[in-house]
Amino acid sequence: MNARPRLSTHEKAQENRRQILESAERVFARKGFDGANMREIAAAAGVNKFMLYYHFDDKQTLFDRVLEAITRPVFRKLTDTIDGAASLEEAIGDVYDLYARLFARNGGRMSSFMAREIAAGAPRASKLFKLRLPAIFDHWAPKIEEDLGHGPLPERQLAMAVMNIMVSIVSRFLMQPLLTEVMAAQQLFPADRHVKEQAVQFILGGVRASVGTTVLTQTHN
Amino acid sequence: MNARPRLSTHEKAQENRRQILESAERVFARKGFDGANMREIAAAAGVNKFMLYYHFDDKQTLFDRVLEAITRPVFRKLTDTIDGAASLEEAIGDVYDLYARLFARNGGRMSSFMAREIAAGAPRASKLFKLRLPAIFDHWAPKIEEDLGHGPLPERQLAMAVMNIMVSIVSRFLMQPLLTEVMAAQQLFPADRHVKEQAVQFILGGVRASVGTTVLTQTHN
DNA sequence: TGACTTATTGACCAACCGGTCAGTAAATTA
DNA sequence: TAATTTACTGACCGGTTGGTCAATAAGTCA
Repeated sequence: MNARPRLSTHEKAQENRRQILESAERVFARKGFDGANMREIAAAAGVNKFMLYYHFDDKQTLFDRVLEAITRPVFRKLTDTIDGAASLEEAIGDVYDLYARLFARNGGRMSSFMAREIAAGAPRASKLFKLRLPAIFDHWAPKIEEDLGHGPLPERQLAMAVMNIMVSIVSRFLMQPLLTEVMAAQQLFPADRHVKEQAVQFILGGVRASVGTTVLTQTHN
Repeated sequence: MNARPRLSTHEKAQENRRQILESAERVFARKGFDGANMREIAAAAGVNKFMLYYHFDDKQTLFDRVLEAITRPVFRKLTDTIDGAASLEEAIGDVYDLYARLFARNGGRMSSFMAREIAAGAPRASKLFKLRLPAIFDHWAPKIEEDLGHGPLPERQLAMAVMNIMVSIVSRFLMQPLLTEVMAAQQLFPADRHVKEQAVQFILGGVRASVGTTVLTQTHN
């Protein structure tokens, strides 16, 4: 009666907190920051509206915590995924799968969530990204240099290659709402194995072509 | 005095209508659909708020008309741009420039506008895109087949290639808010000539690699 | 000139929004 | 048991929102 009692209520409170974050993620994903409504989030979480303000300062803070909870595990897994791959091709494929799982959350509405972040000028996400970017570069660099076999590459070349890889992967899922609507006739879904394989080959071929040529043709400047 | 008089007032009304559309574009680009506010749009256009409802049914309709006014000229120019290019490489570069100009509108805030559209599940944009997509395919197809020199390609192969090209170009500008924030240290701006050239080579190399390999390895299925 | 249509205004409304507050029940502590 | 802290509730508030309306000024037409 002295280890438990303090936790029982505190645990229930933490459970409520988690449930608020969960329902907030759903509502923000569906309606965006401005479109989302604190009453709806509270109702979906099954708690009183004031509980949102009890656990989080305000709407903005709640949004920030949701974004953090979503992106943190992805960042953590990203570098491990790159390192664990045997080649650049495998790394691209594995990171593709990582983002496929991320964007499958909330019935595929994660795209909306991320797109809205970007639409807002990414004031919140950019802080998180900037923090992790150097690490991401360092983990891609050896895979790229190994694949091209040209030895060490200039930093700017590597930066462009990494940007190309990451943007190519993320943008496919980001634009999925538009693509599935528009390309429904062609049945090109990122989850399709052939679509994935083709995307990986596209990115790999793009890196090889762009880094190769720019290294050669851009000796001046 | 019999051709003019009826128009003078009508012309002024149309001028007001145009001004409303213009200021609506700015406000929607900056704040999104939910974040935008009819009073602010009216004030920026220098007219009474009711004028927005006089010329357009409601907020949603006004938004639709703005989106239409932005995207229509781009679609019109897109096919001409592709046709006018001497090669696939040139076509990619020219379309890149076309979208660079589009996204430069409103002080670079068009990215936000488009990102928000996608975030909303692209219910409005997808109608416009679907309508024009067949034409876009038809214009890219000969450029791609000519570049690869393998003769006619299966429709699915072409569809994937076109999707890769368009997504690669658009996503660069779409994600610009995030990229400029995150990659500020690397100074990679789409307007930069070298960044453009590298992007073109990336896309061109990607198309060549992905269409080539999938044609060869995917004889079964 | 006088009836009629078009373009425009300022005032107004009900609904909704984010956020706050006094009060309370239960658990913890002394 | 009495005091205190924690978790929580329902009612409430000022401000803002999209949207409407009666009134009107100006131009058009008979």
